[in-house]
Amino acid sequence: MNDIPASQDKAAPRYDFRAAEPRWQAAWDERACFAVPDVPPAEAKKYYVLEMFPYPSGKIHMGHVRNYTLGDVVARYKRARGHLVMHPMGWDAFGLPAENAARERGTHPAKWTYANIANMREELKRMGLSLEWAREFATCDPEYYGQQQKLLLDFWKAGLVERKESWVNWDPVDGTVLANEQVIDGRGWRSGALVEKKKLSQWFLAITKFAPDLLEALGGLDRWPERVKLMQSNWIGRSEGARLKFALTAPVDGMADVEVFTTRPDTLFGMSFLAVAAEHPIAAAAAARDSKAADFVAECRSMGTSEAVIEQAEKKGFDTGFRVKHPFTGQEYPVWIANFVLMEYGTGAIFGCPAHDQRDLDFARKYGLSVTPVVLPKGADPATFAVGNEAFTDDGTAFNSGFLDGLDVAASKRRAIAELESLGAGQGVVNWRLRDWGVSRQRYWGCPIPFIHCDDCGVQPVPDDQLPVRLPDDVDFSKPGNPLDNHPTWKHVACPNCGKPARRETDTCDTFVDSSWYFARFCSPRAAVPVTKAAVDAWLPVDQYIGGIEHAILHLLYSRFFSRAMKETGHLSVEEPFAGLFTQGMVQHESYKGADGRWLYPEEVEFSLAADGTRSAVVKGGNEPVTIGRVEAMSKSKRNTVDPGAIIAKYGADTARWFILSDNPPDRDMEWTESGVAGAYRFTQRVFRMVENALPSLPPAGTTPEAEGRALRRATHRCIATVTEALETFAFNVAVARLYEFANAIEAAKDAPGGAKREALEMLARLAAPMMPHLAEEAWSMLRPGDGSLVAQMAWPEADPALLVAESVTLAVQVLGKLRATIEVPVGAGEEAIFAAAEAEENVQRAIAGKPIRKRIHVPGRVVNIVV
RNA sequence: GCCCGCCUGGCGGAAUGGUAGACGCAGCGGACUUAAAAUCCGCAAUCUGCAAGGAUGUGCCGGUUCGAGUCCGGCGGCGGGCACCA
Repeated sequence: MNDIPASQDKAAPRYDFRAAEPRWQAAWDERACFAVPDVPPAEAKKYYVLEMFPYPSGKIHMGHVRNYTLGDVVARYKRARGHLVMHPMGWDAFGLPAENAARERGTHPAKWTYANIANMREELKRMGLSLEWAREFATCDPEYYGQQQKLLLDFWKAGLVERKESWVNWDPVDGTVLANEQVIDGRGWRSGALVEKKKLSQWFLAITKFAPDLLEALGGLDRWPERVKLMQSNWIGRSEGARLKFALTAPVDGMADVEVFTTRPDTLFGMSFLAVAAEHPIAAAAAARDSKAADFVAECRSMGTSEAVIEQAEKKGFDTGFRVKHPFTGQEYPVWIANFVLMEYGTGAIFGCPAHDQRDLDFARKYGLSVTPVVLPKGADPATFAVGNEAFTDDGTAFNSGFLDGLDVAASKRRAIAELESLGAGQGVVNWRLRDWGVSRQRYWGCPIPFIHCDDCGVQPVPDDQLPVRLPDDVDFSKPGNPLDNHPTWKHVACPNCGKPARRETDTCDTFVDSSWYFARFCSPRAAVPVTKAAVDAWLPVDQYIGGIEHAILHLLYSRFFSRAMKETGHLSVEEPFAGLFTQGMVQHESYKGADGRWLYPEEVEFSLAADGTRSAVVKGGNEPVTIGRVEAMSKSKRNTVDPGAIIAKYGADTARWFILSDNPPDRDMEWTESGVAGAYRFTQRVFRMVENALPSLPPAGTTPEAEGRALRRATHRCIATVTEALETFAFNVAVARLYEFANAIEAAKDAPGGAKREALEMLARLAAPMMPHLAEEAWSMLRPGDGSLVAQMAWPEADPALLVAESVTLAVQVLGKLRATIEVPVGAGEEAIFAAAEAEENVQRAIAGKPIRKRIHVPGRVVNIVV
């Protein structure tokens, strides 16, 4: 199937989506179907549906189509269920790509961004989403980021904003801070220079103050996916352990000891070394004394700041020559610098027990350090137990461990901590993996952080009446470094406290800050304060939030922090921003490569099918062979993208929506296929034709369905029940399948009386409406001409329970768990009668083969199992 | 490397521990047509058998159960995240 024939076969009715879709979109607009007040009436059942807002890259992609279709189904369904539904849309508009565009094409980030927004808004409007566009904003609007600055100042007053030093990726050639994605194999993406770690003084939000609450409150999020909660829980990373000090045998630069954190104080007797991070003061001291140590520290520094890179790097170390004393035995151990010890976690120093930690073991084997097992697996012989290349990390019994011998791991930990405490060498502590949130970015296209640096008065907040701190329009991207810092005048400002010349903060916010409270701003998007209390109290929390699984940790955790911080500063009453969360899978497509290995767009490729079923492909209009590659996430670099704009223009929004919902469960990755879209298109035409063809034979609207139409009516009401259940559980692909079945059933019921048929067709339109809203309106308007009602404003249909009860059921009959027959029995048949019927089956007799029956199992409505 | 998922026909998938493969896509056969498209009817997990039927089958290995796609343990493959991409 290639193109949709526009005008063939005049005799067959054809649904003209090109005319119908804009017409129904206009009808919804005119009646303001999707508008809600900032403060809903007290009796209203509010429901806030939100999809993660898009980054305005220029065009919508299939991931957006999927995300917003899913949200729209929920919004339309909940509206029909009588809720007052808020469903807004906006733009996550700050970020790196706008600056890249400015550098590459000389377009100003604002101009580029707003042009992209204008284009994407039109594309989204063509999807027929039930959005309330009056609430739209972009995070780069000064009205938005100005309110964000107010929030930051409130957070600052509440002690939630701090300045600390932290490490960044530094490109020494470009003189810029690099994002992790801009570091490729340890080098800057533009300059190719080896990246260094550099320490900068930066702004932080004190998310760690909420760590215990962020963890505990996960338990109350009963409409969040378990895996997301688990990932957040692991990220926050509460662990119980001990902090303890190892005394240096001789002081180093005034340091008398090295403090480590461990979750395994029970393995202290198995220690073989102590290791510190390359950023640790001990490492600095070693580097100052020994050029080889300095080289090693420099090597670690060139690894960048990404944890993934650090942990995957080959484990390397350097023996500083310093030595520490064991707190229990007084024995001495070497102090190493190790590239796998993270300065940000614990104290930046560990003690190594190779027998019971895999990384320590790898390290010890590499450098020939001792490996002493101190936890004995159950049933192992202490005389012969040895650790090979696999550390033993399970529970067991302490041995080789002095006063800990004989204890299990948990008891041994407690005993070791007690001993450390009584010696004054350490104490039991709770440690968190979660770090404070560094929000400083040395970039132009972000929300300016509203502080002023004065040499006399220190850091001063920008006074409220000087907000928003606007980005300057005239910026120069040709010089290296932060354009705000380079700007000739922008940063020069009088100190608000003493009036002397001072400097504006030139760091801007991490864009995650922008997206951490937009859900609240939507409730009163034009307010002259960050949020109006009445609006957020009425609408929050978001009842259903929908977005990609890639945001499972950072964005969602930051938003949860923000709502807590906004509560503490009096802006919100809720702690949790999102009561319900649904995470969708990615949209994927086959990828294609030409003979020379270049990536090809799907529309450049022509396919053919061989007799044996193998597909092959050539470049369109020629015979250059094409390699059909893997199905993988759509990406520009692999050119395996499909432009939703083109699909909607060709097939219509309903087709695109229907296909994207039908293909697979929404939380799984889906594959976009052209043939699947064509199938969805055929179904839209089929529904239209069914209604069109039936119209002459239908009785007037409101006719009571006839008793003799019972079979079709049962199908109708079963469809209402099953589609409703599927929509409630996000099983949209199942809802689609039920509607296909129902359409098949209607067509099969050719002889059904008119009233039953009318009911069936009306329900088909109404049940499909959340998924293909335009066609539903079109069909409804044909079935109810002159009625003037919109499906978008109608209540959801209710199934008649009397039509749902079955009269008989089919039971599977198994012998020894293997299916041998099926029997049809009346509902409520007695168990003895059922067994008799089952055993009467010829096939069942053959399987029993005269053996004595040991047991009969009957699961009503399901199965009979005969055990012989 | 660490954390978290996923894996069912040619393909996407369905299936409260109870008839595996609903529904769709692709395919095949037929009707209609001068022909094609569109549409309609039918077939279809694999192997075996004329058929009735039988055997096998939900990534792999093992376990629990009358019964496992589903629960448990181990392994493999693929994907998401790892704090400056959004």
